[in-house]
Amino acid sequence: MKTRFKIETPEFKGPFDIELTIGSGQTSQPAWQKNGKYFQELVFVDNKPCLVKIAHKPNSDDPIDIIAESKEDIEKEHIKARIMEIFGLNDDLPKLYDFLRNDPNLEPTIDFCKGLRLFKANNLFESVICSITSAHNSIRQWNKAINLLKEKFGDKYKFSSGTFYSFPSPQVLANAPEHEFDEEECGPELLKTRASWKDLRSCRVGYRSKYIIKASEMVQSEIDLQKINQMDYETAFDTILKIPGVGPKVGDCILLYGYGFGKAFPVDIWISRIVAKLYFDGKNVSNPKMRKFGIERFGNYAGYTQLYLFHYARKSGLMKTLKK
DNA sequence: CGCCAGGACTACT
DNA sequence: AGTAGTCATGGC
Repeated sequence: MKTRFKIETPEFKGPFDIELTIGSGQTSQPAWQKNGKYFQELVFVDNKPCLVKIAHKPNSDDPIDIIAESKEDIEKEHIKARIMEIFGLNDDLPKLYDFLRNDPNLEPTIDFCKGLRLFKANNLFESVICSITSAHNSIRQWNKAINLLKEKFGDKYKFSSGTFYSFPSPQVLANAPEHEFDEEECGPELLKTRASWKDLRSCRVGYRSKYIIKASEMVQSEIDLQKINQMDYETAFDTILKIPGVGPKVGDCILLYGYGFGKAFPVDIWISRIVAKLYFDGKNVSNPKMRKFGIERFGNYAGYTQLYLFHYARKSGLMKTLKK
């Protein structure tokens, strides 16, 4: 079936900039593929594969334009609900902006990030592996690596506008070879020509391949990702940190983008720099203290505050001066 | 060549 | 509880 429908502006509150949201480097899932004015990706609705195309004139009153394509019939309302969830369209941005305006340090981020929303994960496991792979990696390289993982280990789905791959299951990644062939065995030339070998290292995840395998094993046994949904934030944090490759920053990313814990405040190098400048007079503050500060000061808006500060710090040019 | 990328882990005090 | 060294890989 192929359906086309719209999400009208009264159905979501405040501005929406889809290109900014998709391209802001949120580690829930790679950026959606751009095709003309549409962004497109394979999404699972009611466990059925569905190609979603979405377009919207940034920060306008125009409705959001959506085309959905699937073999099996899927209820339109279910597709809409998934899209609303993935792009944070249930979040009340005017209310967030009222909150940000209350703090002179945060007020400048509003105009700069207008329409930026949380970009939520397609599934919990994907958010775990995506966030693990993002650690000590560039956003570009991280995007490439995840797309390689999907191509080599995911399931293939063909649609009229292209071929897409699902994110691989924990079973598949747990059994993926780490490095079937290395340079010592077959030499650099053969390694190049055989770039499609199905091992994790060929996905360019580097030393994180060990974490990916162990994490995939763990979510099949001792850790039930679904169960974390019902935990309070701090218990969820302690639980997710048991997964190898998941430290405080990655854990908070999973809790924010995967589970939607609004309190999560991922502290990375950029947040550390800008929060130190804005709230600690430029002094060095440890990451745990920084995290505690964010949670206590920003409460349920901590996640969005972090998102806005992160984007502001990176793109405004403000940080060049103090990037010692 | 060296340095950095939305850090985590290990091995130390 | 806090602190250096190390970890693949690619871009600049």
